[in-house]
Amino acid sequence: MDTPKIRNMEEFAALSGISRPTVSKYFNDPGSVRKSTRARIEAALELYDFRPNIYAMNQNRRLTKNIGIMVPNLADPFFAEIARRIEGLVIDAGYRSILISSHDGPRHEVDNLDALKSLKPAGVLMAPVGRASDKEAVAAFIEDMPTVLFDSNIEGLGDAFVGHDNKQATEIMVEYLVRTGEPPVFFEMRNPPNPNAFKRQTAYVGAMGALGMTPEIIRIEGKGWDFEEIGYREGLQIIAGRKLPSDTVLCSNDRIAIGLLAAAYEKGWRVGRGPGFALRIAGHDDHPFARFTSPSLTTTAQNYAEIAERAVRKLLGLIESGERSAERETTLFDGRLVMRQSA
Amino acid sequence: MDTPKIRNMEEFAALSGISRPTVSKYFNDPGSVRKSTRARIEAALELYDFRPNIYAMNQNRRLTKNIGIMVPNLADPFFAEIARRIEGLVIDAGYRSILISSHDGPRHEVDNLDALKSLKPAGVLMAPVGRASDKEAVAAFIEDMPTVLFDSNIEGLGDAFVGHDNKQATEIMVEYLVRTGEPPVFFEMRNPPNPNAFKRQTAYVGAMGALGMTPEIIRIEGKGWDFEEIGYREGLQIIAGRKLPSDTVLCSNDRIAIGLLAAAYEKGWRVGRGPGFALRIAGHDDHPFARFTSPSLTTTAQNYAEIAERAVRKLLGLIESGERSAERETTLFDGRLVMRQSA
DNA sequence: CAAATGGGTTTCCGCGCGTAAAAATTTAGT
DNA sequence: ACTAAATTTTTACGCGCGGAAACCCATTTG
Repeated sequence: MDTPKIRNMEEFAALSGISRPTVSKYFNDPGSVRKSTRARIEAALELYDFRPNIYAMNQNRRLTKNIGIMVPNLADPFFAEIARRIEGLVIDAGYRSILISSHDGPRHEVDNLDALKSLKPAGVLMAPVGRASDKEAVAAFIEDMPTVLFDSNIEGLGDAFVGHDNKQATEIMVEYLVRTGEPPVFFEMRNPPNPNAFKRQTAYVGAMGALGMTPEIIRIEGKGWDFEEIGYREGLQIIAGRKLPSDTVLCSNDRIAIGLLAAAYEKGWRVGRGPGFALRIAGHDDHPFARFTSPSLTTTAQNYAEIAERAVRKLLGLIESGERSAERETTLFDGRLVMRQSA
Repeated sequence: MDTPKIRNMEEFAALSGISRPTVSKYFNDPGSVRKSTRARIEAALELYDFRPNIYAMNQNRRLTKNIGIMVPNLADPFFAEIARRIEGLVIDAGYRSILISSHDGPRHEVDNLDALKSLKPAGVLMAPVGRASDKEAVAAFIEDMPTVLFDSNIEGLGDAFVGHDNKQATEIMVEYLVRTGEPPVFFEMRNPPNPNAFKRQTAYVGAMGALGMTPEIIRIEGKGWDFEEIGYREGLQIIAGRKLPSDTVLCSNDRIAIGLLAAAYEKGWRVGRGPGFALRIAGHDDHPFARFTSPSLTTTAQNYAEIAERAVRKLLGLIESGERSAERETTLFDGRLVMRQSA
């Protein structure tokens, strides 16, 4: 095509024979211009294929069509997956998404918030890094910005929280494990970076109590977010030391479970339920790869779809109504028991 | 803090007692202003914590400090990992990064390119979606933008390509497998979306020939990017049908291998080398989770670190010299044999 | 002590677009 | 066909900043 390169809306407007402000209106809402002019603009669009510079647009808009999505770490497939879903919903709703990862660090989290601010997003969907989050900084940012938290709750922050019912999800798993074999021990980091881990642990203790069993927690060492590595390393030790008070291990999350699975395999412990198996291992989350471990991982699934949809809907509701909700709303979705081969 | 909220550089400059242009200079390069004024600005910075609006900055800069990073799919841990490394290097070099995922679709790829254009990045690091890429659109975009491709090469596109030596890497694996057991069959999708798969296949055929063996390729069905699922599903069939001409399977990549591993486990085939094992499975890439499969996956590792570093260095070189290299440079890094338990 | 700096300040323009207000035009309604 | 309503055009300004030009000033230099 030897069509001239369009540099800005001015040029495009000239070429399409429509005034720039009208073209601007068109791009903000094609329905807001008369059908005939819309047709003319769209005809010109075919010829010259121009798109307004989004960052110049956002500079003046009262309300941009940008939505920030922030997750602790995109290298964690769990977050990659939920971010992918959220991004899809956001785009379908006619917004653009900006996806950023905090690389598991509160410093990045604050930096990201700053970068987001320049983008003037209409709202933000954020999964906080967790306990390490700089709550003050996050709060200051969120103050004048519709924000929905997901995955990891920071009490009082944001207009709403949408997440997974760690308590219920843990309970159904404990109930299942108790019903079908030895009562589980809970396998968890001593200092988990994510607050969900605490909820799961508490739920485990409660559920065991309710069933008349004594809870037992194996607290493993390890810092940071390399959960597979930590689960593996500590798993090797536990297995070698035969420190397991039960043949059933409930891991705080699937990534730790994947590490433990690897350790068990390496030590020749057969993992699975029924006779002939030395160990049952269960996880939590239904990590995208939990289906493909050997054996496949029994776990309680988070309701990715609902969480993503509710979070997005809530945020869009806030944005489009223009109101910040008076009360902070918390929504939890039930987990679902996914019985596979490992427990 | 009851410090007044700063709305723009003008206000900040006034409060710090320095003229706005000088403040602007400071933010572009703190070293470009006198030490005493730098100190004054930084003192004010402590008090009022102002940061220039990046998107307003980029609007006028000849050369922004933005670098776009584009990968086919962030939900693939391989890309998440390499993107993470690249992002780190870019930030360390004093640039900002914008990370976007093409969600495995050429349409998104083009959209992303458009979004990037508005950001006026100083350069782009891009792993194309692969065979499906809209080469024309990509080429048109890249024309006036320093661009380094990685992972997946599109001949003639961009100023440079930095990648993995699929040929060498496949050869060392074939050599290893032939030396230590039955010659491998190659396990690959019939229509792989990624061009690297072809290179690996060709290299496999060549390597087998060089060793005096007959290559055998199992072409599996399956579309899209759910490699684990495809490897698993087709693996089940192959195993059930006992269609394997060898006890050694070289998979085109680790994700397919992970699927096959799961299938083999489910069918009760012990995977590993030596007596008592029914199957050897090897992968390619050294996917972040290859260490934690059961058994752990023998594979040839891509040199993530070098690839990331060279790609970033090359791009920064282009940017900072201001020249587009006359010749397109292609750099391949050797793969490394990672012997684990699966083969 | 005059000339040559390096760095600062003022002033002004531009980036690509949103948006508001008034004027001009088109369309709908009867 | 005539008026009211709906759109579009004109005009003009602003967003938050980069960058260039002219000018000013306190230090170095010889």
